[in-house]
Amino acid sequence: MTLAEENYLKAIYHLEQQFKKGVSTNALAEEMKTKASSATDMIKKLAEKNMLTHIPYQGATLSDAGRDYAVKVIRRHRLWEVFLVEKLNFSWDEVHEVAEHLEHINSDKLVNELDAFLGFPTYDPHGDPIPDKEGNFTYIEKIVLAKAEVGITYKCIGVDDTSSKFLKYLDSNNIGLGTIIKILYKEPFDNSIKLGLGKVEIVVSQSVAKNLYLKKV
Amino acid sequence: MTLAEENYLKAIYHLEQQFKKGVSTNALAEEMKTKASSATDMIKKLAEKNMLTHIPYQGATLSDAGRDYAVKVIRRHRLWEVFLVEKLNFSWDEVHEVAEHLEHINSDKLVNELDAFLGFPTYDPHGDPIPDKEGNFTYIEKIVLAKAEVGITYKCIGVDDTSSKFLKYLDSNNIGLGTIIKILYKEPFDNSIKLGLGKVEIVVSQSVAKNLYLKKV
DNA sequence: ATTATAATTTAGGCAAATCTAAAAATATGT
DNA sequence: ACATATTTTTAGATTTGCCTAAATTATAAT
Repeated sequence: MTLAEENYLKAIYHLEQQFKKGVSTNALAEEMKTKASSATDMIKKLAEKNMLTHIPYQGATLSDAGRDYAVKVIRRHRLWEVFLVEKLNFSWDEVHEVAEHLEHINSDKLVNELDAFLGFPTYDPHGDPIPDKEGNFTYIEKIVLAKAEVGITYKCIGVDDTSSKFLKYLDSNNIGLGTIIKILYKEPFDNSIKLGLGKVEIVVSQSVAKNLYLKKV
Repeated sequence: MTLAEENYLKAIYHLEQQFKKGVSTNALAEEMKTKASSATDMIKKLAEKNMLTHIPYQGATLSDAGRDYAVKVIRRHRLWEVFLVEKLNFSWDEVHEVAEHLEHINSDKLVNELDAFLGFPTYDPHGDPIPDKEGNFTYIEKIVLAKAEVGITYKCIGVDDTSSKFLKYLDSNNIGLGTIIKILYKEPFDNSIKLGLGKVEIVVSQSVAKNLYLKKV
């Protein structure tokens, strides 16, 4: 598997998870920030390698081999993110780019020793689950802040948007993984939400509310 | 700089150090395990990028920028080797291949934090010096075992051949970095050498003697 | 000095991954 | 249902890094 192939597999996997159906050429091209013709080419190549099945003009669906491979890359990515944050003092908005490179180093010994060195972590710094050696992981049901209920207290467990901008915004408002958040008020006019963070109260916009994941505590 | 460019720069740097003169196309091709025509192509490309100067049919010589870049890649390689051996339980014959990949991840933050995390090591697991942030490193004069004197006691500080075969051979004879070695006898017939390792005496062949570096203790 | 040999470069081609532009297939609106 | 719009695919070009084979330049030998 080349670097490009691995990145496409990962993108297809994410789109499959997100929309629970075959991945369209356009969606894939957009995810990969490339053109539809390039996506078509790569889909063909991955189909030949039996990583996915593809019916022209319909969607692409990962095969078991393709899904396993994608999960392997995701495992590497998330383990490296933990390493960067816990051992090398990266903040959670800095890890993504470097992890994008580290995830392509294909050595079982490297990944499994790293896993052990980190103490077999189960979640990455964005709250996403880390597959184990066999590719198993448990997905925690995430509640998006936009749909949280007034009066209930939640714990922050992840983000959707992992852009530096968004993560910096969260940092500057002292919101991170594990932060306890109480929903105080939802403003119907613009869908903004007033939160309680300990003694501090802040109001966040709808776009923030759509990108922050919580679970009940 | 692409991956291929970085690898060529490193190879040119090593050949320059080794032979103290301009690097020939053939030597470079051999080092890179490729063909002379490919080496010519890459030399041209690196010359255009001002990483080296090249006079056709004569040799290539790194520019300051080229040398700085090569040293940067070597720094990354050696730091990762330390990480793999000290933190991830790699043995010194296993690190090279993985470090070849890790060395191409270009993030100053990553490398400098790794350096700090490892406690600013100055030598890698093969005894080679690790350049600091500014690219400075001190080269210890290495005495090759083949030229060591009978009756003198030395410390093992490095190897030339970093192949898995050779390193495994050393391991199986309990020779590693820091091992104290006394030269007991040099056999003129086949240039083999009898060594004292603590209470144990072993005889090593000339090919071993040419690849093991020592310093006086 | 001239020829033989070795080293180097050039020429032309290939595969991967991308692009633009055009063609083909599918979906949509009235 | 049929024209129009959208999506997808194909065709052809480009770049990078590599190759083989041929031509060129340098070096060595007599």
